[in-house]
Amino acid sequence: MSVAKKITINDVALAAGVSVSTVSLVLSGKGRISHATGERVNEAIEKLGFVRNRQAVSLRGGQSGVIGLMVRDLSSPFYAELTAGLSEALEAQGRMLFLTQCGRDADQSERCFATLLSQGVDGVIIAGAAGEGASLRDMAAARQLPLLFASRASHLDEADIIRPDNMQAAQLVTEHLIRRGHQRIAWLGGRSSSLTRAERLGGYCATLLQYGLPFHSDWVLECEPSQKQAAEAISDLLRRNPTISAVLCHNSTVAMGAWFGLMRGGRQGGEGGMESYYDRQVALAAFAEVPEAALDDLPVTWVTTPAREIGHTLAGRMLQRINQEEDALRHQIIPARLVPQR
Amino acid sequence: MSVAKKITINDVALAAGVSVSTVSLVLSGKGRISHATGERVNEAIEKLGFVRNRQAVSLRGGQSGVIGLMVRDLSSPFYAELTAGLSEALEAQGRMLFLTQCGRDADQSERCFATLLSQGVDGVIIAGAAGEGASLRDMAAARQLPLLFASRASHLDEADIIRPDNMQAAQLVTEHLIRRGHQRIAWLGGRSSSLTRAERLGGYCATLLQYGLPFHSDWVLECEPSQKQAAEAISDLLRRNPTISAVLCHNSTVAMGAWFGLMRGGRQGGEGGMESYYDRQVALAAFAEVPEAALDDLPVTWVTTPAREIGHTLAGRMLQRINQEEDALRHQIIPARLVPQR
DNA sequence: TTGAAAGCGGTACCAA
DNA sequence: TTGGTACCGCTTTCAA
Repeated sequence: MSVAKKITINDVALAAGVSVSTVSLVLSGKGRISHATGERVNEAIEKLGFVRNRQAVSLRGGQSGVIGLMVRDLSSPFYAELTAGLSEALEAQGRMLFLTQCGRDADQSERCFATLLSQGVDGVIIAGAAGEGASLRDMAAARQLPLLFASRASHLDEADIIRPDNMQAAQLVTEHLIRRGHQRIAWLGGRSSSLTRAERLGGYCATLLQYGLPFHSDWVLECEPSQKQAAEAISDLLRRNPTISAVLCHNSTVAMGAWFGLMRGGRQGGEGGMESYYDRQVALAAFAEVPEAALDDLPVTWVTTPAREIGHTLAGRMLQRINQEEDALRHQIIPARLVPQR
Repeated sequence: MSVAKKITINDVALAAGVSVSTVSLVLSGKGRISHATGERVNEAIEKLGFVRNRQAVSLRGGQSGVIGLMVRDLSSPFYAELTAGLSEALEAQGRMLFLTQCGRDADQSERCFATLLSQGVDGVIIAGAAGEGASLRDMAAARQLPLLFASRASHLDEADIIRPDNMQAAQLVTEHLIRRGHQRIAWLGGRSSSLTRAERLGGYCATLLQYGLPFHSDWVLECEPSQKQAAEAISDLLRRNPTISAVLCHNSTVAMGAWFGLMRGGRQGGEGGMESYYDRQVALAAFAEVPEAALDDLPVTWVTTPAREIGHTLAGRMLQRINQEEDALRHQIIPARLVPQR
């Protein structure tokens, strides 16, 4: 053996003493082939270590078994988790994932999309690249290519989109705090340009009003995802507004920073352990990007956006679209789950 | 327009009034074609929105421009970051990534590998699936397919592998602690079955000995990645061994838990802020999966394994292998970086 | 400088 | 129940 000879159906046909058509039929399990022949073909396949060439299949007009994913940034925990879930579910369908990172640049996105097309994907999923959705949606429609959007916030009508229910998440956690007796609830974290944050703020605000509680816009603070900045921000906030009894944090980093801030800013001396400051005065709740079993020592109530579940849902929806089971576009919204502080 | 007509070189040839061969030559920039013809062809390509079918190219014997990645679990920050870096660098090469998650199961791995083969990848990268390396290595060799391993720990000779220098990382951070005057340094975290941990422990231990410091095996504690468990573990440890002045943590979760443990177990009352317990008594250092700018409020010295850089290196090495620039197998070890406590 | 045609590895129609 | 064969879109000699 010198040059790696790739095994084709011709080799299999030869070894099994049948024609290529027969091998093809056995492979796809279509035409009725006699048991004996089937056996022989499968033996030959086994013996030769044949693997079917999907490119040839796809070229001939079949499915490639590949879904293209355009994700803004894989190193973000939310999108990593979503991608993991998607890949998991697709593999269960016998499909695979083609991965591209497309930043936030429109040109870049179009190039990614073209590359995916050239690879013959059966469908495309866009995770997070909100901006240029419309143009990509039209390109996909022109080619009759199933296109799904997965996003952290809603945008772009006329598209098949699956996303977390940010408003419900915020309502859920705000209501939880209220039920625990908190009347003065502040917000910490996120940038004002974030759509996700805007939707969450909507749910938070609406819930306050619903319970007849005050909404103070100066209780809503922006904050970078930095523990240090969060710690400073919460200290400032509580110094200026000592009556605030709960703080809702935009993400886990901010929540941790807030916790540090509470502890340091808390009492020096006084009775009880360090947690008492929290117990008696300020409760923390926070949105979590992923279910963080590891963060089990923080006195925080979490509300998590099920990124992995969104991935699974995307895979299922893509299957429908590919099989043309349901062509109508629709919005699918995945609810959040509450993990009360233990 | 009804059914999406895909544009092929035939259409382009027709529109430009030339033959398909000419179009092909223009596309690949090979044979000498007249400027005028080139212009017309490019115009036609532009006008029709032609995108070249890579499957056909690959079928004909060319490269597919796709690299297969088998990763154990994408939702682990280390592998997510590695994948992000890899994808980034590959895209700069005009290549793409085929993603599979292959758990730790050998069967599953072989199936993933076969799927990648059937898609006509130009090369395969295995990230973390240590176990079945040998059999996959042989299958790749038989097909003359470039195969790279990326791993958190060393294993499997006779393979092209790129990995972090766990021993050096541990030496680096241990030496740092010693230089800061610590003589009694404990270890917290990780499972004893972890190869990464074993290599790090080697570096830690070697450095202690090198400086003539004592190594106590009962100062090395296992711990799950849970803040709560880490907090309890460090409290126990320090209660039994009050002379320990620094603790090296296996990951950031353990580091955070340890910090909570220190604060709670610290003094109740006494002079100074809460940090004084740390300042005067116990220093923390920890391995970080990714550069965590967000964890900037912990008094911890970090040593980070550059996962993204490993991704970049993989892309570069794969390019070499594909171009046959260097066929010799080799180990490439990426050093860690120290981020001293601010 | 350009065109005609064979073939990559399958699939599927039409005969046998 | 099987076999022969024309494609799928592109590359690549070989001729013109």
